[in-house]
Amino acid sequence: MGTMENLDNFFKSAFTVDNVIFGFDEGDLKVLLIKRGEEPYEGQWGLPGYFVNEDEDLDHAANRVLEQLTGLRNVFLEQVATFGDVNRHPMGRVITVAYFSLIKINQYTIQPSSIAQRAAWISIGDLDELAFDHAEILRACFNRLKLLVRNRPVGFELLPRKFTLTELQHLYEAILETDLDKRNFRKKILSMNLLIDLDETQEGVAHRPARLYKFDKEKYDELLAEGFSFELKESRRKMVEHLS
Amino acid sequence: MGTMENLDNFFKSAFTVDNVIFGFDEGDLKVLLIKRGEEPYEGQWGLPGYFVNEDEDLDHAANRVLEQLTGLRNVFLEQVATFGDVNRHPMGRVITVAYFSLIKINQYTIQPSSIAQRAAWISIGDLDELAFDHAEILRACFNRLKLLVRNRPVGFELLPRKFTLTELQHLYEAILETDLDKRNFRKKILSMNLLIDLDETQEGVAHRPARLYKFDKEKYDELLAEGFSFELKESRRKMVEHLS
DNA sequence: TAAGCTAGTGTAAAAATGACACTAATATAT
DNA sequence: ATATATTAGTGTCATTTTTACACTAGCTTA
Repeated sequence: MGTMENLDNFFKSAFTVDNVIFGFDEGDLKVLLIKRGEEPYEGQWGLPGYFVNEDEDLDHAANRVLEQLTGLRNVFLEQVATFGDVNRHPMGRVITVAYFSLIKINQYTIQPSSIAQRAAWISIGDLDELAFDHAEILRACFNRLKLLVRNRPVGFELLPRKFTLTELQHLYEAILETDLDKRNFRKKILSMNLLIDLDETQEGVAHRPARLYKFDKEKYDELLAEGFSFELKESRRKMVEHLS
Repeated sequence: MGTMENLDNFFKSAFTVDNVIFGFDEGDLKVLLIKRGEEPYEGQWGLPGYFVNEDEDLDHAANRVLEQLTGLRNVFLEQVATFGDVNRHPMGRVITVAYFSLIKINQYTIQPSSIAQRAAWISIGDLDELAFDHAEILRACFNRLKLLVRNRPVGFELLPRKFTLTELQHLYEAILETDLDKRNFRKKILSMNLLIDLDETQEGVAHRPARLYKFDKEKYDELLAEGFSFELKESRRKMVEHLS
């Protein structure tokens, strides 16, 4: 790897972080995208991202992108993969480290920065072409989220603090792209004892109001400490129960 | 992300790939490490890695490291994570993309390159301190391997083409760091119908010779195409069956 | 007070997992 | 040739987990 003297002799590349910011709203999994205001790919949708500074750790840069865009700090953020194909950027070699974050969409407030002005939440299902290799990056992050959601209770990061079991189920269905059986889902999720029943119900809905729950983080941390693994693996619901 | 003109204005960093090369031998999971011949960390063990060239994709660089060290091409290689803390390298900013590869250790032949001369297979269990943040990188790769081995039949990449069920079990035990029950393991692995019984047996062993199997790649590809998921999740064997 | 809508609940069959002990086949030593 | 040492190979039953499936409860609005 060379001696102390000659780091300068090696090729150096610009590098960025790109952040796939997931949110959940109206039963849909969404991503926060930016309509590009300049070349290359002007006018196309792309992932929010920035160049990384000289004195900045990668995670820090990813958090910076997130905060400038959403005003949010201390949210779930995970590195997924690095994309560095020689020709991925038309301006020259730019290597990018892809992150994804999960935010409670109701906490999102539009920021006054110029980039935030051009941001929009797009449903995962409505995605079209994206700038650069961002479609590939987004797919990688979505796949990672799918994997993660089965092994860690990260779903709660996407819901408001209080939520109903139906909302939780819809979230899992959106991420896993499948239908789940209501009774089996509830049985399973409740048997983990990670939800606290708040003894409150929804208000202002035109039907029987649902009970509200919150995630029991303390309990989860305890269980983690003693080597517990959150596992969710219900498979696709096979048939319609009742046709009337 | 800037306009066409100003890519030069952004900070640039050196990039390396580091490769955690796993092999399996004598019932032990091993990693190919290099005793460093120069500063920094001279004399310490570290991961094999190289700087990425200007006209080189990241995967290509990782494959190059592997080939120069082992003479092997077209082996299993997967990107795991990127490490870019500001101070991870004493010579300056060096961001490294970590890969791991799985090789059949019996195909490994020592190469005449200077780096290969200082290489050695070290058992996962015997690992001491490593140069840079390589211990952290190795741990990340090992964890990824653990995860992967439960969801994809990658174990076969580490075994010779023909293997016994006991060898396969020992491999899984080494990766998962647990003991498995012989009968249950065999039942499960055979029920997947991904092994071809070669109708041959071991030779030259001082005990009843075991049957040899090979992995049925064609069958696996078929199953994958129709949405099959390799799943292995036997948990730790609880008790000793018989003490005599 | 009826209609519309979502919440909430239990059971039984099937499948997967986990625990567990002895016989079979070979090489080597006596 | 016989005994010894060593690993291969095999089946069953109890328990747990998963799956399929349909109706009543409680609220709002017309």
